[in-house]
Amino acid sequence: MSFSARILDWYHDHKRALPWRETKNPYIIWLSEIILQQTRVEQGTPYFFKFVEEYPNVTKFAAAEQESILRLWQGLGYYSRARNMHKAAKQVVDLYDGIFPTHYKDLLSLPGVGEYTAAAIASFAENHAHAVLDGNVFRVLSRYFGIEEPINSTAGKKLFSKLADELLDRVHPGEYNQAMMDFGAMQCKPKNPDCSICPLQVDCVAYGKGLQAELPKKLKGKKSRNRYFHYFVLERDGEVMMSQRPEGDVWTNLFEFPMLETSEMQSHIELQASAAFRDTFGDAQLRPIVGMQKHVLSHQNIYASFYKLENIDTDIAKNSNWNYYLLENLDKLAKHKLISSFVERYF
DNA sequence: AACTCGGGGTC
DNA sequence: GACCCAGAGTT
Repeated sequence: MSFSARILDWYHDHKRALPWRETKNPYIIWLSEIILQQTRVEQGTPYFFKFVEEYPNVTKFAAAEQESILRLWQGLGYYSRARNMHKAAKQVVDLYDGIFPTHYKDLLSLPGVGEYTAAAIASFAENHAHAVLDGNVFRVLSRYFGIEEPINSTAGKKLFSKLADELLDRVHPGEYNQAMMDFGAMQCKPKNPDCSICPLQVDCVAYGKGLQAELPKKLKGKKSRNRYFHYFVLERDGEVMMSQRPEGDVWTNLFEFPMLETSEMQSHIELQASAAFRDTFGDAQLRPIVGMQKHVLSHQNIYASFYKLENIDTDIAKNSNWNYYLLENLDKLAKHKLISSFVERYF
């Protein structure tokens, strides 16, 4: 039996019932694919339902305020996905008359749609013959063929891409693509794959050599850097000061409290005496309310402290992009995890 | 080719 | 603590 026949056979018995598999609507498939980028199915599923309900078609998505989209995206991470989705939706309305494209090249031209997502939408919606290449497929191919070339090297990407295309079932591309991903997610798992009951066992190079734990190979990235964020809670009769993150850094456009960043750890005494603090807040009094907590991101460790600020100059907001918001309206603002969990606990 | 962009789960 | 997740965009 051929490779693809075995994969499809396995899929027939083990297929996951996922909500976005019940449609051929490319817009709905697009929603699910963007949400699931670098995101587990269990984490993304509730967001998928929220987005389908709030934006049932691409026209409504395009007409939405970006603030609303970001707010609905809150907590999912990689927020550029949400901003790119808004751009892509507008592009579909403007360039494709609101008809969501299904051809690979058209899909690739949409912001936030790369090779994986374009292949997924094209094959799932209309059975176009493009092989998907995600973390699952990399792992399955690397182990089955015993490929030691790192999956994130340039040579590796080329090699695996060619291989994936050669193996693609040209008669059932959509189903085959789904099957490969389910197989990687459920059977050929990163840790402790179930090789004893694997239909590919006899021909799997990694199994034969006992290399399952070594493959796939991956080039290691840079280590995380440490950053120290100091958040200031400025409250006045039912309102609190909020600020928006700048572009070019983590959490672009999301709301948070006014803050100062230091490159080293600092006590609240040192902070209060620092030039940076006095430049902005003058003689205001700093009172710690939540001690330093570590927030881990992909490429940085953020150590965040929260302080209450008292006796501040009433004109402090004049020269900045800060604004007071009613506490009851905080829920409407898109906030990153550090701030949303603080707001839940504190207010 | 290297870096950056989140948050959460698993081992 | 290290690695991974239905990756993509920028430099």
